[in-house]
This record gives sequence, structure tokens and C-alpha cells, in this order.
Amino acid sequence: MARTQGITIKDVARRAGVSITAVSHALNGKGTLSAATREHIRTVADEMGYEADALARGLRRSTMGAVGLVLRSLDALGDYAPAGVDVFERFVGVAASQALARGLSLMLVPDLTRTPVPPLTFSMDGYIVTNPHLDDPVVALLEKRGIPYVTYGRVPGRPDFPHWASEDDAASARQVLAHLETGGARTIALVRGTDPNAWNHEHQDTYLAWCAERGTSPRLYELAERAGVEGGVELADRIADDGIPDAVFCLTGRHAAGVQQGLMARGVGVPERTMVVAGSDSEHARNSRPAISAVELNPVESVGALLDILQALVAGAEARSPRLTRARLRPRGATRR
Amino acid sequence: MARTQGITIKDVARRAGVSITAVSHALNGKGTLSAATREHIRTVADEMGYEADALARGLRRSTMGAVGLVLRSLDALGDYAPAGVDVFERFVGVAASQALARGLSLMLVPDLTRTPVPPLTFSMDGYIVTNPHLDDPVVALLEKRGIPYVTYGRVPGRPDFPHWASEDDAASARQVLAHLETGGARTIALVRGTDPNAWNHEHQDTYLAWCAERGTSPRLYELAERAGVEGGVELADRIADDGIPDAVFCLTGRHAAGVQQGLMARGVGVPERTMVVAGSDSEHARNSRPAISAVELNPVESVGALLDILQALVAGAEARSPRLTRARLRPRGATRR
DNA sequence: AACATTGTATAAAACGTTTTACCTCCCTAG
DNA sequence: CTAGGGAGGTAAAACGTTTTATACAATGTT
Repeated sequence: MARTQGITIKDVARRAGVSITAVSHALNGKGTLSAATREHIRTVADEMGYEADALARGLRRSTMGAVGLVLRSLDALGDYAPAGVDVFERFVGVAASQALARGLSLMLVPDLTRTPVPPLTFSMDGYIVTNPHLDDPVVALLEKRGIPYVTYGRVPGRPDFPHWASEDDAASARQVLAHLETGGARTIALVRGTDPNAWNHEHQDTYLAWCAERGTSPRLYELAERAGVEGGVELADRIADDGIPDAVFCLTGRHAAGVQQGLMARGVGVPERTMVVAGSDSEHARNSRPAISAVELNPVESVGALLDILQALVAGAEARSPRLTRARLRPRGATRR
Repeated sequence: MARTQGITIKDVARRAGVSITAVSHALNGKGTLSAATREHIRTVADEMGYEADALARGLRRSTMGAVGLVLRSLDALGDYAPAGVDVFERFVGVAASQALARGLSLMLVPDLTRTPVPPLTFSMDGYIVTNPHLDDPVVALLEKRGIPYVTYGRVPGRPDFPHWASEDDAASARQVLAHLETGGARTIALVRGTDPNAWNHEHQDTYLAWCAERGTSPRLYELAERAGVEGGVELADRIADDGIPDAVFCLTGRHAAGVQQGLMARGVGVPERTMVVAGSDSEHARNSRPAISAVELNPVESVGALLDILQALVAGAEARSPRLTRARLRPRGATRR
């Protein structure tokens, strides 16, 4: 109802016996006040528990200290079986606490393009967009509005756009493939998702290049992210029918869990007959039996980098970007030979 | 940098050849304008793509159309092995989309009590606090600031506080216990978490009452939420050492998965020798083998109720509260006899 | 004695809305 | 002919800040 608890800059000014300008200057370290007055005002403000109204300040400064987070799959969270949540839950948590640490507010926006947009949408200083799609309308909207944004993973179809950070997907993929090769795998199948984002693209490209380098013919499968574990189980049959590969590299933990489950149900031994790896670690990977080897992403560093870039962007400064962080392969039972 | 893309109410007014008051009135359906002018102004505003600045509006109206969400465990998300996330990830997703549907912005606040607070913190219209603890400082702060709030689950130690909604935990617990009894269970162990919140309290109370009614002696275990699956595995040993019960009722999906895993590793057959149930459904419960029966919470209805109450509160209206939603038991292999 | 200069503080404009109070016109009733 | 009253509209105040421009001493300079 009443937004602020009464206590405004005017009250502080009156109590301290100075003008409101003086208060503003003292609290923001501007202007030309004597050290004494400055100190005095600060004390008074503190003991009154004064806190500048974010709206008024934002209106005047035209910057708010708040960033929006668009989870490019959050819509899916509305359904019963959320797709790809493993990664995102981590991401949201990390983003929230890191934003806090930097004194930023974090607003969650499921979909920027559905109208009407929530009130504060266009008042944010900037946005973080996770895994934008090809021709993502969210990106287009931000672009059109001139709102600064950074993306988690490069923007497909926009190789020139520099303001992104992410784990080095190509490096991760190579790491996985090398690991499997060391384990004796010759034919390796890749199971990717269907979202047209950089994550899927880049893994696929790396995989195809790797196959080409070795002169082996690729075994590529697509499976919708939202198909989840069950999708993986079903896909296992198709994979087996096509001839059992030495290893299966699934980009999501859920798919990996499903595929492994499906293969084992058919009597295919893991890791004896075929190995299984997940491109992003998740509870599914960890809790499968045998535990599935997986790439552990690095949301802490990635989010840090994203916020660095975004803050620089908002401040109108130059940002070192893009920035790649390192993910680590966690070998587990499913590739232990 | 520049917050809004230039286009203000003044521009619209000029273009439409009217005063800014007229524009405001036309767009908000107030004042006494002729239908014609109103229509005209609306058209102009639309084609200019005008959207009122949320900050200016908020400043004037002293209400913003934005609510904060405090996940009373979100700190934990910063760690590698997040505790209790299964429930919360769902909750965040649902909250975000329902807020959107109601035209509200959702701000994520990890911890309201750490200073300095992010800018918009005290500008929110109201807050949703999930599973507040006993003597929760977040609740105290909101109370002191006079900011409206609702809680997901009652506030422990504040039986008088009405503004909450949640699944009917007592009913859920009874449902589970009855299910186990039907399956032939006589001695049932309860594994609860350590957080002093209503969820744990209420399940425990119901369980104890149920035992008392039957004259059986309770077998109560506490296990920290963050102990997760491994904690469950370890606890399984203790439970078995104390004498294998006919069923184990774990409040979290992770604990249930761990306990079942631990029991089976000791050669205790599930469901033949003992049954396992989880108080909140999760991927762990679904993907264990055998699949663990679990109570499927109802975040959609709960969030709906919470927003209803909060919106009423903010509007200064009377809200029907508290409100209970129904959770459903999903019987699965782990209790199939 | 007149004039810069410096140090400290403030008045007032601005940010973009909403809302309150008022204005003007025209019509009708007295 | 005038008072009263709607219909249709606007000017200006307000929201709580920040910022720009200005005021006023006191001090130093020619």
C-alpha cells in the first residue's frame, strides 16, 4: 500500500538542519561540503535508518541497479516435467547470490515477448539472456529497445555479437571425446537437443569435425530437451537397432540417464559394452547406476563474467568479451573400464 | 545507459495535440474525456509504441506491480549440492509465470537480511516468503518495514498469522500413512529435515499423533536437508541397525532416494521387506529403482492462492486466508505389494 | 577600495508520471 | 438575462531523488 516507510530525504534534512541537497551530496560523496557536515549528516541518516527510494533515484539517475534474467526455457518450468532445469536451477541460484553480492537486484522474466510485459521490464539496466535461440525474439526486442544485454552462450547467427560468456563448449566436447577414445571407443554416437542454441550447435560442430578428422562416419541423434529421461529410454532402442556404438555422448543429463537405462534394459552392459557420458552434469547423471560421467559446468565463473560484462556495458565502458570459462569432465562408473 | 527509449507521455501528447493529462486519463480510463478523444489518443499512443515508465508511475502511484520472492533456502543454491531444490525450482518457475500472467514483476531476493540490500528491495509491493523458519529474520524485517507479505507454509511460532497458503501437510501425511498401512505396514519410520519450518513440524506432529492413536512407538529420524542423497544412504544403516521397519517415510525426495539405496545395498528388499515413500516428489523419487512413491505437491494452486492473498493485501482488501491446497499421493513401485 | 578566488551551502530544475483542482464553453431552467 | 450545471478539457502540484546553477561569506590580490 504505502510504498516507503515515510522516512524521506526531506526528513533527514530537517533533522540534520541542512538542505536536502546537502543530504544528497553527503550520502553520495558529491558536492563541496565540509568534512564535518558530511559526517554529521551521515550519522543522522544512519540513525534514522534512511534509505533512498529506489524509484525516485532511478527516475532521476535513469539507472536502477537492477538487472533482468530471462531464462530461455523457463516457460517449460510451467509444465510438469521441466526441461533442462538441472542447469538452470544452478544458474538462477548463482545469479541471484552474485547479483546480491554486487548490490544488484535480479528480476526474473519468463518471457519478454508476451504482452503485456510486467511493469519493470523496460526499466532494467540490462539483461542476462540464457542460451538464446536462433533469431531469438527476446534478443531482437532488447536490441530494438536499446537495452544492454549479455548472453550465456553466443547468439546463434550473430557471430559478430561479442557480449557473451559461457563454458568453452568446443573444448568440453573435445575433452569428452578424448576421454572416450582413451577408453577404447572407436564409434561414438552424439545425442543432442533440438533447441537451436549455441550449446547444441557447438557440440555438434565439434563432434562432426572430430569424426571427420578420424575419417569415421558420425552417428548423430536429435532428441527434444523436454523429452527428458523417457525420451532417452525410447531413443536407446533406436540407437541399439542402428548398431551398438562404443560410447554414447548425450548433451543433457536426463537424456544420458534415459539412454543408459534403455540400453541396460536391453541387456547392453555399461560400461563394458558401451560407455555413456553427459555433456552437462546433473542429479540424473550422478544418481544413475552406474553413475554417468559428466561435464561439470562452471556457473559461478560464467555468471561472474556475464555480470562483469553487463556492468561494463551499462557503465558505458569497454568490456573484455566474450569470455570463456572452463568446464571439467567428471569421470564416473559409466566410462570406467 | 539511457533507461527509456526516449518516448514519453509528453511526446504522445504533442503528437495527439492534447495535454499530457488527457493522455494519462485516456490511457488509464479516468477523467472525463469524450469517447472520440480517448480513442484518438489510444491510437496515437499505440502506434508510437508508448509504454509508461514504470519508475515514474511507481513513484507517483506508490505501487509498482512487482513482488519479491524470498526463497528461504536459496543461499544453499550457491553451494555445489543444492538442498531441497526440487521443490523450489518448480516453485520459482510457477511463480514467475503466474506473476507474469497477472501483470506482476517478480524479483528474486536471496536474503533480505544481508546488508546492503539490493536497490529495489524496499520498493516492492509485497513479498512471498517460502517456508519461513522459526523466528525468521526475513519475516521480522518485513513486519518492521510494514511491507505486506505472504508465506508458503504457515509461520512457525505465529499461529495467529493468517496470510499463508500451502498444501495441507497434515492431510498429506495421513494419506501416506494410510497408504502404507493398507500395504500392511505396522511399524513406520519418519525421516524429517532439520529446518525449523512448518513443513517439518506439521509432518512430525501428524506422524506422532498417528502413532499415538495406534499405540505404536514412533521411530523418528532427523536428517539435514542439505545432507541430500548421501545423507540418506548413511542414515539407512542407522535405521536398519535399529531394526528394519515395515516402511520408511522420508520428507524429501533426496533423502528417500538415499535411504532406499542404502537399504537395498544392505540387501533389504524394497518393496518386499520394507516400503519407501517421499513426502515431496522429485526426480530422485521418480528415477530411483524401484520408483519411490511420493506426494506430488501442488505449486500451481499454492502460488495462485499466495498471489491472490498478496494482491488483496496490497489493495487493502480482505483476503480469504489461509488457504490449503491438495497434494496427491503417487503410488509407485516402492510401495507396491 | 574594488575585485577575484575559494569554501560551503542552498534553491530550483529536472526525471515522467498521476491526480487534484480549476477553467471554459454551452445548454437549460428559472 | 442570469444562475447552475454538466461536458470536455487543461495547468499545476505532487511523488523523492539528483544535479545544475547560484548565493553568500571569508579570504586574498591588485
